[in-house]
Parts: sequence; C-alpha cells; structure tokens
Amino acid sequence: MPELPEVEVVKRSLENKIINLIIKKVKINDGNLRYKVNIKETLKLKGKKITKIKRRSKFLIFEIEEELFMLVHFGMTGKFFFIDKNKTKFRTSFYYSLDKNKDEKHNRIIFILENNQKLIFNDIRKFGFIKIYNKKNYNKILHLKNLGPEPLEKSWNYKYFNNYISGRKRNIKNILMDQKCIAGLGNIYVNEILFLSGVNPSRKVSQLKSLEIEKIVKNTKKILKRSIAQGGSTIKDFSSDDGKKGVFQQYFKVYNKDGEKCSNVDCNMNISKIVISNRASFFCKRCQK
DNA sequence: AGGCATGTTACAGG
DNA sequence: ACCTGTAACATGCC
Repeated sequence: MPELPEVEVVKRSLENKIINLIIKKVKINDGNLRYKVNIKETLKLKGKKITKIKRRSKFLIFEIEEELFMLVHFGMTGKFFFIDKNKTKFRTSFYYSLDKNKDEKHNRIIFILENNQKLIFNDIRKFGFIKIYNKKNYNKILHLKNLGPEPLEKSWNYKYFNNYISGRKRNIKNILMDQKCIAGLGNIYVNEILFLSGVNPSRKVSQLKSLEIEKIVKNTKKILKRSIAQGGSTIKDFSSDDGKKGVFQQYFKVYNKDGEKCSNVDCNMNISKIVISNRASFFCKRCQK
C-alpha cells in the first residue's frame, strides 16, 4: 500500500540492511514493468556500492557509487523482499499475495549483494518500475521535476496551498491527489485527511474557508507523521512474520469503511462511498460538510 | 463472470 | 502555453 508513509518506512527499514553493500549481480526475471528495464544501464550497477537511500514523494532513490542512482516506484503492488545471510526472508507488510508460495512468481528483479544477501523487487501488477540514471541528469527526470512540495516540509504550508488553489475550480479531493500540488498523497490518505478536517471530498476548492484550508494543511502533516510513526513502531523493520497484513489499516477511519458507523463520538451516521475522478471516496455526510 | 483495486502519465480537447 | 478529464497499463481477488 505504498503512499508516502509506507515508502518512508521501507526506506528506513532498507537503510539498516543494504547501505554500503556492493551489488554483485542483477538478475532480471521479468523486465516488462511499467517501463521496460534497461539491461545495459542495469549492468552498470554490478560491482558498485549502494551508498544512500533517499525518498521523494512515493519514489525511492538509491545512490550508487560513481555517479549512478536508481529510481524505484512501487506502483500499486510493488515491494521489496530482503533475504539475509541466513536465508531469512523479510517482507514488507503491505499488499502481497496472501499465499506466500506465490511470491516467487512475481519476483521481477533480484539484486544479489555481498554474502549472498538478496534484495528482491516483487510486483504483482507490474505498475511499478526501476530506472537507472546518471547523477548529472537528476534535474531533468520527468518523474521528479514536476512534483509539488513534500507534505512534511515547510514548503507545504497555508500560504502555498491557499495560493495554489486560488482561481482553480476543481474539488478538494482531486487537488490533493494531484502530485503537482502536493507530492506523496494517494487515495487512502486523502480520504483520511478530509475526514479529520471535516471537509466533504466534493467541495470545490474555491469555496473552502480559511479555517478549512488551515486544517487540511495541518492534518496532512499530522496523519502522515502518525502513520510513519506507527509503521515505524509496529512494522519497525521488514517483518519476517508472514501472518501480518497491512498493520496500519486498523487505523483508518473512513477508507474502505462504507456502511460502517462514523467513528466520531455522537455521530450515528454510516460512512458513505461515492466515486470522484474515477476513484473511490469515503466520507461521513454529517461530519464532512 | 464481471467489477474493482493503494498510481502515473500520455493524450485529447477546451 | 495552460488546465482538465479520461484511458491505458497487468494481475488477482471478491
């Protein structure tokens, strides 16, 4: 379930495992991902050390020594597995096949590291991708250059957001999903942010009151931070426990909760589901005006 | 069997 | 040139 918090948790977990390890070999089982894996570029990774992992929006950026970096996006179902020296397999706890024996089928790219440790890019639906770049091209990368501010940085603030929405006619749900406006939010967290802010997802941004804009900005930070902290404390690391499925899902208040009681005290309304911009939207008719 | 799914982007039309 | 909405991608689950 890779939106910003999940990607951040993966980043933190992976850092502990693979920083300063050398890529011995790259095995491409199926390079037909969102973009076809460039074999020639991928070969350049061989013998190089992974020096750093960064995150921008929902992208992971692996810095590889000698001016290379690898851009990774999980799409809908992408993920990493890590296999350590003792052949223990660590899986992130979001979206994977419930039958762990089916994992193998979707192992698309395998990075063989030192001591026979392995980093495996697994993706059921193949909407994710891996691209290799030279560092000097960093500023030209299509995927990164049009992204809006990082929600947890100061650049995401009332002034910026108020200015961005002025003169626009779109609804608030749609605009929060737009990576040019704010980078890293997806359908789940936008639903949650609007519930906490008491704003109906269909509201036109031109009709929002200052207080509501303020709430949306603050609650974005609040929900993402909380989610990262829960991911950090609950998942803490890649889990070797195969039984867990989406630990953070239990904290959702509206996503996928249609028909269930609104969680606000004194509210007896059931959560509604409608489609906005082709995406499922969950909200409480009474609490979100 | 058919509809739905956590994301991005190329493209068409205004 | 900018703004907006839609289709397409691949696979599995309900």
